[in-house]
This record gives sequence, C-alpha cells and structure tokens, in this order.
Amino acid sequence: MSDDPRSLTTIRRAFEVLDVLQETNGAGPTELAKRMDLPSSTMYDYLRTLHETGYVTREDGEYRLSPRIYTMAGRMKHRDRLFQTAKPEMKRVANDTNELVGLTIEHDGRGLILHQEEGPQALNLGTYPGAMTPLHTHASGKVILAYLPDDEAEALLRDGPLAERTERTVTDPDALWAERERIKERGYAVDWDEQVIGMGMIAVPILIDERLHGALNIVAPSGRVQNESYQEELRQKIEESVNRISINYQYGGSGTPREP
Amino acid sequence: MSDDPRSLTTIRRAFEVLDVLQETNGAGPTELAKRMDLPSSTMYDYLRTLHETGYVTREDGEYRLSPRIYTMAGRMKHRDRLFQTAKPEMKRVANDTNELVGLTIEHDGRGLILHQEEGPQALNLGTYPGAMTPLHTHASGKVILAYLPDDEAEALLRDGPLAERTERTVTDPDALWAERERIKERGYAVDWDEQVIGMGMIAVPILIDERLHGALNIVAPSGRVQNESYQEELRQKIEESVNRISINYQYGGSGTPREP
DNA sequence: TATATTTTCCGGAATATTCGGATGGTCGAA
DNA sequence: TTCGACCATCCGAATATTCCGGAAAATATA
Repeated sequence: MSDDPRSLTTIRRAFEVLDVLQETNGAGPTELAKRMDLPSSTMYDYLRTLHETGYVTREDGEYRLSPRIYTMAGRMKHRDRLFQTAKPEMKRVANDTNELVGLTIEHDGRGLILHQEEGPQALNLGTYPGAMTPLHTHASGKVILAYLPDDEAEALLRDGPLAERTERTVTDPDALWAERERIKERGYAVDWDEQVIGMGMIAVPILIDERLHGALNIVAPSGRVQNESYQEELRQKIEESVNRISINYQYGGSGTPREP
Repeated sequence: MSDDPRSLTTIRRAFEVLDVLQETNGAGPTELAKRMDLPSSTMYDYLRTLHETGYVTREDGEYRLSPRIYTMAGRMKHRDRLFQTAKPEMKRVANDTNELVGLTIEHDGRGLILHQEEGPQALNLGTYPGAMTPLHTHASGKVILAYLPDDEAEALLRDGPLAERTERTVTDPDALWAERERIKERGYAVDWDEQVIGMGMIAVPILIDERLHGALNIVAPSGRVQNESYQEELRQKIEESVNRISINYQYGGSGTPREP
C-alpha cells in the first residue's frame, strides 16, 4: 500500500478520503473507515481536519466534498489562457452550427474535456467539462495522439490493452498507429459510434508555435457526421475557428481577466 | 498558527500548499517554502507527495494544480440535482432573453455561482462559475439573505463590517434588514451598480419544499434593468423558470445521469 | 425505555514527519 | 569555458505527530 517510504502517508490518505467522498457522495466516519480499512477514530481525525481546511463540509453527521472545489476549479479555468481565447470562438461555432463544440486537452495520457459549448438545440450524451476518457476512443483523442511526440504516443498505445467502449471502438494499436499517419496528413480526425453509439465527432488539433495545446471538436449525431458534405462544412468551421484561436492566443490580451 | 492541537497539521499544511499554488499559479519548492515559512526540504516532501496523489503536476521544476481538479468539480456538478434540473431551463431563458442567466447558492455565508448560461450576445463582466461574492452586494445574495432563517441572516449582517464593492453597495445592516422584508413580500430582488458598475441583476429564490436551495438571476446592463417594463418581463421569465425547475426537481428523473 | 450503532473524545506508545546539511544540476556572468 | 549563486533533490537521525484502543456521548433502532 505505502510504496515510497519517503512520501507522507498522512497526505496520501487525506486525498484518498477525498476520492472516497467523491464516490460515496457523502458519508460518516465509520463507513469511510471501513472502506479505507482504518480505525474510525483515526478517520474522525482526518475528517475533522479536512473540515477545518474548508474542502469538506459536515452536515447532519455526514461529511461531503465542499463546493469550495468549484471555486478552485473555476479560478483555474478562468485563468487558463487557452480556455479564455477558445471560449468565444466555441460559442460562435456552437450557435452557428447548433451542435456541441468541445475543447479537449491531454492530461496524464487521457483526454480531458476542458470546455464545452452547446448550441441551443445541441444534443449532449452525458459528456461534461472535466470528464476524462481514453484517447483512442474518439476523434479528439486521436488527433491528440497524432500530434503527440512519437515516443509518447507509442507508449500510450502499446502500454496495456486499450479499452473498448462500443463495438466500433478501435482497440488495435497497429490500426491506431496507421490512423495516426493519416490524421497528420489530413490535419483532422473523424469518428462515429466509437465512444458512444449514435455520437460522432470531427476534431482538429490546436497547434500554437508548433506545440500541441489540445483539440477542438464538434459533436453531432453519427448520421449527420457520416454525411460527407456536412462533415466537410463542420470541418471547415472548426479549422477556421482554430486559426482565430491560435492568433488570439499569441497576440491577444493579458490572458488573466479580472477577478470578481 | 496551529489552533487545535488535535487537528492533523500535515493535512492542514498540504491544503495550504494547494491554496498557495492557486495564487502563485505554479512555483518551485523554495518559493513555496518561503511563503509558508518552512524549510524547502520539508516543502519538497509535501510537493512530492501531492504530486503522487495526482492533484499537483510537476513540469520543468514547477509544481502547479493539476487539471484533475476539473474532473473532481465536473463530477460533483454533473451529479448535482439542482444543477441538472436548472441547466436546461437556464439555457432556455438565456437564449430567449439574450442575457446572462445565473444560479447562485449559499456556501459558508457567501454566494457561490453554481452555474451560468450566456445568451449568444450576453455580456459577462468577469463573473464565472465557482466565483464567490459577499451576499449583500447583489440581488441574488439579497434574495438568499431574505429566505435564510432570521438568525443566520442576522449573524451574517451583524458580524463585522460589510464589504463595499462600488459606491452604490449597501453596507448598512439596518438598511439591508429592511430590504430583506421587502424582498420577502415581493418575492424577488433587483439591484444595479451595487456589485459592478454597469451591471444589474434580477433574482428570485428557488424554494423547494419550503427550503431555500439557491437563487436564479438574470444579469443585464444597469440601464436595461432600470427600465421598469423590461425588468418586469425578465422577472416573469425567471419566476416561470423557477416554477418549472421546482417541479422537475421534485418529480424529475433519477438525478444522477450516466457517467461517460 | 432499553439496546445497538455511530460519532466524538482522550492519553500514551509508536512511528512518520521534520529539518539541517550534503549533493548534484542549472543558469548566467565574466 | 570557468566560476559562483541558486535551486531541486536526497538523506539520516531526533522528536513532535500521528495513530489506535478504549471510554463517553450522542443518535438511531427496537
């Protein structure tokens, strides 16, 4: 359990408590103690301290994650230059196309949805900002894989079996490696039904100064994405959008908007 | 510094590190050690462990908060029943009015923006989900103060001096207490230029089962909010919206949508 | 009311944290 | 390039902290 004898177990456990609180959606000391296999008196000490920090709330004997997490995440996002420059563009495209527009970044070998903008009638099949998914299961992730350095991409594809989300998910490393080349040639990626049945996606890389910052994508029902001319239309729109994002990212304002 | 000798200092410090990382937006052990007045070797132990947990990233010698925070906040929000029921309604109103629609909850005596939906051309003066503000500085907060139990509201108003955000901010506890009565009679609150010059707000309480769950508000330029008939129009729209939210909250679906 | 269960509190033993100091790496100036 | 300053990282030993069993209080259950 305790791998490195030099790391502070108290901290590791405290964050494990946070993780468990996330899963249980609130619990008392005894339940948490059982889950983590600790005496409940010890768990009590942890909870009491976490409560003191303000990251955990206590209401009628139940401890849960505090909305302070929202504040932390909100501030981070608000200060994120990529998000700030991408957001107005994403809104534009979302309203223009009436689809779901997403901004995905790579974190820890997986895809993380940094932001989403939904057109008024856009469909949203349960994805949300903050959600993490395996890179190989959708167009955005494949674009990221394509523009990641060869060794990193290789490591991600060859390391262990790749999750299968639907029967259309591509889980063969060689096939994915080949697709990687095609994506780099064309400059974009498309998929449908590979992550969620009924959902398709067109994605382009956000390259600024040769460096990959993430991927911009449009999500639409699979049927629409398979329509060649519509697909082409959407592709153009996000490509133009990425161009504007790229310019504004480099030459735009301060990047750190005012705090309220 | 360490008030309660029974709380775990290691945990308190670890979270203080998170707070400092938030402010500094990334730093090395030495800088953080200075800020927290600890030896940098100790700080190193903390950072190393925080990195292990995945809540802090290390890139070229700089430690910063990890995007994992987004995941935590995103999941919490995604599971929040109030958010889930309010969101589609907020979108509707935002697109209908072309203004900024907000959902504010009370946390720790302050107002926390749980969610925002912006109409295509809505103005947004730097507020963002997760941001916290003093309750007495805007309509949403005043609505919350009005429907909070008397003793809690009193404690918040009488405890220490009230922050002044603009020259129009009401900072007199008696005036605020009086306004509280008026709000309860009318069932809504309005303000302009009290939090930010040029910004006005109309807010109504979200009462479900007699319990206050938060406030729904529309933000618009002060000029438009002062226009009586427009104000009335917006008020009606959010009141209707809250009615629908209230119904869907009670009788709606599971409340916990699928995880991706 | 009685009983079971859970939360909270406490003291002392065990041990995980802590800190000074050593090491190796990086950057910039000369 | 060499030198010096600064910083991240590593290590071992002293000791302040955590940790746990068990008691008390509070709450739920019967």
